[in-house]
Amino acid sequence: MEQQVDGQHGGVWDACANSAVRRAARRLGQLYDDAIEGSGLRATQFSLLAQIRLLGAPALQPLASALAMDLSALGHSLKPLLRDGLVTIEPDDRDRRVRRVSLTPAGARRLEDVERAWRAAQQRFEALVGADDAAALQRILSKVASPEFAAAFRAPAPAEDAPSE
Amino acid sequence: MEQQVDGQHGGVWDACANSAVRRAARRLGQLYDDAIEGSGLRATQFSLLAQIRLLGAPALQPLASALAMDLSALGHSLKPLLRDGLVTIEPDDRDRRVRRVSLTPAGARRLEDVERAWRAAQQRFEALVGADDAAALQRILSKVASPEFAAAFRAPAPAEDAPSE
DNA sequence: TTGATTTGCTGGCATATGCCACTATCTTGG
DNA sequence: CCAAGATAGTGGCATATGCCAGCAAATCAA
Repeated sequence: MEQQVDGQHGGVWDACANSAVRRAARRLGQLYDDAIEGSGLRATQFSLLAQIRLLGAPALQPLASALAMDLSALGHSLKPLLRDGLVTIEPDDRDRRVRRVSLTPAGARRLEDVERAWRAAQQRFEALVGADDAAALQRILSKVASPEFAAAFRAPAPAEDAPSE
Repeated sequence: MEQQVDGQHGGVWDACANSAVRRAARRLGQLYDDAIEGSGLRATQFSLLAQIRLLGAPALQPLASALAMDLSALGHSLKPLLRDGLVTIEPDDRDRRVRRVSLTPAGARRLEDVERAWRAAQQRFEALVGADDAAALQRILSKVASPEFAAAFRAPAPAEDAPSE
């Protein structure tokens, strides 16, 4: 029954990768936010802290790249975390343009705490979508989010003979 | 080489479905926005207009549900489109609480124009990720974004015998 | 060395999203 | 019909993101 999704305009809704990914992102945001509710962190902030921990004390630019995020967007997103004392930003000694982000002890602690709730949510996710689909999703999204994908997407249709020059 | 992603904290980055989907969403947002650049629409607005056209003249709540979006978020997102005269909101005759959104002639025209650029981007996307993966992605994301998935995710671990009661 | 260019960030403005409180309507049980 | 509860939206506040215009530091060219 579902709303005649096939008149003559169904193509956009059921084919647009961007729409589909964003829709899923909104849904997962709700679910994961609920899962770690009360921890004082949003799911997005959790991801951000985890990435910072993973990279050590990254400069903003590399961190933004790792997250496929705009530099200034990253800067904005860090503000609540700075305000709450979960991360610090300090200038690099060698290059004074560079500012490095790192977890404070409180940030590291918070991250570990929330990680338990996250793990439960993640297991719930995998159980529901199935191990195979979960793995496939990771693989495909990882490909899509990669810088190589972006470069290829933007490339002006590489000629099959001499793309150089 | 890629940044030792396997120390002892790699689990979050390479397993979190929410992080992965959001990262991909940011990337695709950039790519699709670029693809329809100059049309006067963002990719998100394009999706929104397409969904409105698909549903006819939906009330806000059903439209929000179809997009897995919060009702108030939808309201906010509609404002720029209202301001630019691409959609109108009018009260329902039967139920005066209900307000229905519909495309204006300008909105319908704009949508059709942008659709060409969108189609090119979508084809580019499918060519790059491959038809199989593109289909798998749609299928999995569609499952994840469904209301059933959310309900199951939130369900308090359904007992295998008598979930009723 | 010094001006031109590049690189790394910050800030301002705008959209994208979500939660909560509140208002306006329906709906329903008395 | 009226009060209680459910439903549909709006507005305020906060985070999430992105673009663009600076600003500062490093690098390069002459």
